[in-house]
Amino acid sequence: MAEGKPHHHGNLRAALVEAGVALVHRDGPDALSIRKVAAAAGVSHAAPAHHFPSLLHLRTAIVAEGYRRFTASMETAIAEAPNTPRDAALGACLGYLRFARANSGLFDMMFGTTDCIHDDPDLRETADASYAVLARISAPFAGADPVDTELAIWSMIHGFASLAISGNGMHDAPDLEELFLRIFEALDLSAR
Amino acid sequence: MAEGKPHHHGNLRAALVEAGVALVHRDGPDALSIRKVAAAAGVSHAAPAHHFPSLLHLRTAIVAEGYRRFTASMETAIAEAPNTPRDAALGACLGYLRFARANSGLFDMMFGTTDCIHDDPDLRETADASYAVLARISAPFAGADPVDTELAIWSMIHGFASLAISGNGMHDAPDLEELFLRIFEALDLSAR
DNA sequence: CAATAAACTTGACAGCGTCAAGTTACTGGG
DNA sequence: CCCAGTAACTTGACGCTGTCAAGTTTATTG
Repeated sequence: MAEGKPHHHGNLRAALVEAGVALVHRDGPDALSIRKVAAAAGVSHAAPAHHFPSLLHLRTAIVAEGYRRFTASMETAIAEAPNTPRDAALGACLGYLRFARANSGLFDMMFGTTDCIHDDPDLRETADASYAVLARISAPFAGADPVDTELAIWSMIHGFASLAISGNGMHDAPDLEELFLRIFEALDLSAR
Repeated sequence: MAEGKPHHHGNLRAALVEAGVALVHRDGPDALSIRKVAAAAGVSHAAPAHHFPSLLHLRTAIVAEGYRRFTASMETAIAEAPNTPRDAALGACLGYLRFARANSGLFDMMFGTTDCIHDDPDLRETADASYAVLARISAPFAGADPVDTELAIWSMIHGFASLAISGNGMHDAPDLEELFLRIFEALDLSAR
């Protein structure tokens, strides 16, 4: 089978995505370039073209990898929280917030409008997996339409996280997680 | 006085910002380039350098203009709403959402992490003016710390608007404003 | 073992931001 | 009224970028 390494490099595709994630993390989304990730992986500037037809495809793969780590961040925080519906929801939100703060460049790309190909199957799968976590922790509070509750929680934590990393003044708050706990109180959630 | 037109063009700076806003609106933030806005304004590719030392400065000016229109969008929606605290808050949110949907590229730049110089005086002024609208409509619901309420409302509408334009599946909802009305219900707001 | 396909390299092209130097047009002091 | 002086703008160049075309190396497969 094709489980072994490809011809020259040894799974170049994964190396390029890895280098891309590191580059975005270090220097931001705008610093990402095909030629830089190619150099980081030790291949020629045109080698990535065989795995990613365009820069947009590379960005899409990087965003998909971002969603995998994003889901993992939420799952970790949920696992660390007490096993009640409210603590699970709060845990997911804290995992959400921690990921955004620790990976602001990636987070920007994930939720930007033009940084990836939204139809990409791999992206859809990873993004859907993240949404599934949100849907799961929202379920205990669902009303007539579960989507309403999911969107309320998602909007709240996403807005908070986005604002927290966007340099709109709230960046210098002493304890962002503590602040979010108070904000979260404003959500009228009740297990049904 | 210097109220008349400058030497060659006639207020090139404003023309560049205008062309930049149009370009971002048409082709997205990544399509913005100094050379394109220069061409749109009918000047040479290096002319903008006298008004904007770098692309980041141009983007910052475009984002500042975005905040002006953003504030106007909220004020318009507030003015159209009934004169109650709740309707004013809801109106501001609808103005927020309408701006995001009608100017998704600009909105992306405004709340991205790396698209502008956050220290810029003009940007600070316009961004603060937007925040002042949020603070004003939040005031009637303020608890011990007004910031908590401001952030709760801001996070909710910002998250909802961001998600709505980010191609994460909710783009095809039949009536986004109606959906937000239901989401907004989940906020535990009571005039005090 | 030879043919084929895949992975990668080299080279080229236009477009980009930015810097340096030169040119044009307005402004203010004599 | 004219003549510096200065601000606005142009021209040209540099290195970097994404992308395409063609050639070379390597692995697989019949």
